[in-house]
Amino acid sequence: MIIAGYDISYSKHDPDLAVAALSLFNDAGKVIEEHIETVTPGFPYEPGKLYLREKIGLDILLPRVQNPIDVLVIDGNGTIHPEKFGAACRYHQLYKLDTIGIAKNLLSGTFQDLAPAAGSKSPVILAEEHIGYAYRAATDVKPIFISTGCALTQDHAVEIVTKFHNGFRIPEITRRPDMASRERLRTIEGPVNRPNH
DNA sequence: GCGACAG
DNA sequence: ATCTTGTCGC
Repeated sequence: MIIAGYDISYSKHDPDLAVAALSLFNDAGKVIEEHIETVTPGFPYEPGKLYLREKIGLDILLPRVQNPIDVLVIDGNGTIHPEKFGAACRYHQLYKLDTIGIAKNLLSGTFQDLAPAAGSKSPVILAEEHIGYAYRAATDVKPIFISTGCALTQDHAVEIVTKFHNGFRIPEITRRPDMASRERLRTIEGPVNRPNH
């Protein structure tokens, strides 16, 4: 079972510069492939249209993948969305892959407080429907929000993310591509000029 | 109808 | 998302 994590980092200085990263992990939790590329957003971020802004990177990186991806995990939401159709659901249709969304902020719905222990979770409800989970990936950190990209069950989505615990708030599946893209962006934006002392 | 809205 | 060094705490 190969799980892929995707994320993209944006330049503050150049609105047309961003770096996308796609990291593939195997069952042992090891990175077996990692693809990084600079991309051009082309338009600003618009609430509700996150999938459009981040899809450019997937269009470029997915074709480079050598191993078959079983599940794609992205930054953002799946069913935790006003119309229960966030970016992860969009990608599920576009790329015909099972997907999962992990968001750092709640976009839609409500949830009850959850225990402070790592692994605790609480259902996110919207109009009586269970659209995802508020999930604590590490002890005493703020929860993240996990939802399916419309193919997997909410519980299966959480079960998969759980395998990527790393002691931080953000599970490794998404943290890895996040850091990789950020680091690449740093290098291409040039060495930081340190103040003269 | 209006406003709010993941990154 | 990004802006930002040191600093407080385990």
